[in-house]
Parts: sequence; C-alpha cells; structure tokens
Amino acid sequence: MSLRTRIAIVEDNTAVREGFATLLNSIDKYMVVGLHETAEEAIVLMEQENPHIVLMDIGLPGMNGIEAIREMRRINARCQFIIISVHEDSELVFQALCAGATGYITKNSNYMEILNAINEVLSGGAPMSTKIARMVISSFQTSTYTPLTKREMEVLQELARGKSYSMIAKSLGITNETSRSHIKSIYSKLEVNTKYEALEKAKKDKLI
Amino acid sequence: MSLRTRIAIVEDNTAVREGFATLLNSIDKYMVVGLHETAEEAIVLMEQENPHIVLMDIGLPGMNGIEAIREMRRINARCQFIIISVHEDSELVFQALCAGATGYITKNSNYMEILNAINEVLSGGAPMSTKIARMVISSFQTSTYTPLTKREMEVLQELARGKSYSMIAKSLGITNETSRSHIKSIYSKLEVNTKYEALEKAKKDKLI
DNA sequence: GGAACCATCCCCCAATTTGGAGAAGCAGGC
DNA sequence: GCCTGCTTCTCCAAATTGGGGGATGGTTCC
Repeated sequence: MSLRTRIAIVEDNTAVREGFATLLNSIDKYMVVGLHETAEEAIVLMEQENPHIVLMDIGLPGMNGIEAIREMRRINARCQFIIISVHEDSELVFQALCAGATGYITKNSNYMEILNAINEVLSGGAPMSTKIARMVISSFQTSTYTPLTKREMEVLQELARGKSYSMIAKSLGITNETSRSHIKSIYSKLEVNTKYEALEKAKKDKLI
Repeated sequence: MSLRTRIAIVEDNTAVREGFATLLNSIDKYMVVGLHETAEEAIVLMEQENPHIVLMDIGLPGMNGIEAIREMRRINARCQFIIISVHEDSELVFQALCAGATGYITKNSNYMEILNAINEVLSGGAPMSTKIARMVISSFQTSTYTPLTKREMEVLQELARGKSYSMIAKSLGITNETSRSHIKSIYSKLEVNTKYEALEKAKKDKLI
C-alpha cells in the first residue's frame, strides 16, 4: 500500500526504538521504513527511505537530534519531525522546534499519546505540552517595560529591520538629523556606542 | 481572601460574560473583579481592579482585544491574558499571542476546559490547540531552500544582526574584502542593491 | 583536461552612513 | 516660573557602503 504513512525512527535506546516500531507496524496505515541508532546513519539513508515522518531522539551519541533535523530537512523539506525527549519540558525541546521539529512526545508516552502525536502532525497540528507552548510564545513576546520613548521605540524598530538613518527619517516623516538624534538618544539610554550593540542590547532586553 | 486569583472578563456578549462570571465566582479560589463590555472600559479600570488574569474577547466593538492586550500589558506587566475566541483556529488568535496573550479558550468551551485553561496559565503553561501551536512555530522556522552558499548564509545571518562588513569579517575570521565580496554576491543572487533590501527579501523568503 | 562554482583576497572610487558634540523649541510637572 | 524630558535640527571627521574591476587556489562534475 503506497498510501501508508512512512515513518523512520532515530533512537539509540534499543527497547524504545523497537517498542515504537512494533507499535507502529501493528497499525495498517503506518509503515516503519527505517530504524536507526545514530543520526549519521539516518541522514545517509534519508533519501532512500523517504519518510513522511521521523521520530527523532534528541540525546543521541555523535550528532544530536537538533543538528540532525537541520540536515535532514535540507534533504527532504516535506518530511516532518517529532521529537522523542526524556524530559517533559526542556530547553532542548524548544531548540528542536526552532530547528524545524513540529512536535514532541516523551519516551514513556503510552500508545495513545504516540499515535495522537503522529495523527496531529499529519493533520497540520503541532503537539506539545502547554509549558513548551509557553516557552515558544515567550520567545517572541516583547517586554512591556522600556527606557525609551515612543518615538525612540519606533526608530529602534526600523533600525532592527536594517534601515539607515535616512530611510528611517523618510518612513517617520522627519529629517535625517532628527532620526540620528533619536538614535544617539537610544545609544545613550541603552549605554552602547554602535548600532550593533544597540540591537544586541535591545534583543537581550526584549525591547524588539 | 487575598489569596484568591483575581479575574477580569472583557466580553460584549452578555450571556457569555455572565456565564463565565457565574462559573468562576462559584469556585472558592477565584474572584471576578471586573466585568466589561468594552476594552476601553477595562483599560481605565485595570489599575483599580488589579486582575491576575484577564479573559479577553477578540471581536469587541470599538478597540479590539489584541490592541487592548497591548495597552493593558503596559499598565500591568504581570497580568496574564487568555483569549476568548469564537473560531477555534484563526489568524487573530495568533496575532493575540504575539501581542502578549498566553493562551485561549473558545466561547462554547465547557466548564472543565475553561478552568483547565486558567489553571494552566497560572502554573506557567500556555493552553492552545495543536493547530495554533503549529502556526506559532511555523512563524519562526526558516526555509530549507536557499540560493545562497553556506558561507553566504553565514554572512547574511550576521548582517541580519546588524553587523558591519568589518565586524562580519572579524567574526568569520576573514578579511574585510572577503566579507564584502560575499555581500556583493548575496545582493546579486537576491537581486537587490542595498543591505535593507537584502534583509527584507531574506525575511520574505524565510532565509532568516 | 576543462568548465563552473566556491571561498578567499586585492585594487580603485564616490556617496552615504555613522558617532560625537551641541543647541533650540515646546510640552508637562512641581 | 523653572526644570526636565521629548522632539526637532546643525556641523564635523571617520568609517561604511555599493559598484567597478581582477586574481588565487580549491572543489566537483562531466
């Protein structure tokens, strides 16, 4: 049946790997097309196995799962990755999502949880705990506190997009000199001396 | 009991508003401190009511819920916002999360779902459907395809952080001329002529 | 072996940007 | 009224930028 969902598993723990494989193979619509102990092995066979979904352990010997996802996404952009993590809510899971994973399950997930995660990914969802979801949205929510004025914040935002002072002046409807003046005021308040430093500080303080 | 969680509700539909209030007031650890039909009203009373959590409708008459969250976060940065949305998975919910909401429920959620959402927010989670979660992570995942070489991508990433060509040269361990050479090549491939245009194009194409 | 990239470096030039220092007009707060 | 802070503007010297070239090794592919 070519309609089966092709699944590859990358997991160094044999019990977990075989357990997942047995479960998935017992279900008609799934087909395990690859079982790998290392990321390196999975990468070379990626093209040949052509999985729709890869269950990827993060803590692998050699190349870790995060770097592996980056590599494998380059080989097949349509493939989707589900993290297999030991810890429920780790920073690593968050990093894996940034690298291109679309969800995750834990090693001791029960059958239903595993199958649910796969089904949700297939139907366009991204299964994750609410704690992970919070980490994700926190990462792009900005702070409410700022030492800068409203105008300076506007200038800073334009600066962050890579605009020069004259482009900022044009978009804000002020003269070049004024936009430069705001920039200098920003530097002073953020205690920096260059554009790069200002942007680094602003990102660190979640102003942008 | 000052230990009760103070909750404000902003919702123009009377039935929904009163229904939520009745439910929450029936529970000992919650206390409804504000019931508002409009965002404007909620904003002026924000400081006085001092809620821990605000249940915020998105589709309000006058100021919408998204703008309201932005305003109210400025008044009380510690307050947390839960969206009340009609549609399960809309673009608006995503925008609200960007504006600072930490989760959402639907108008026809049952009691358990509402209480679960509040509890999860209080315990550091961000309740949302897996579809919304997918929208969120998709927004910061980058494309796997790029017309640029590996080195050019590195240069582009540094450029995006606001570095000058000499700073890029230093961090990549090459001469200024080489980094400028890469930049020129990037411009040529992206068909642009300035740093700003290159960054716009790169963002649009999800290269960065 | 040759073609086609890639990454690295070098030169020249003019226009623009940048950072630093200083200052004027205008509002709001006490 | 005075002071502070915000927005606005001016001059200068140094650095960056974008646009022309061109050169060297190193691949990878045919």
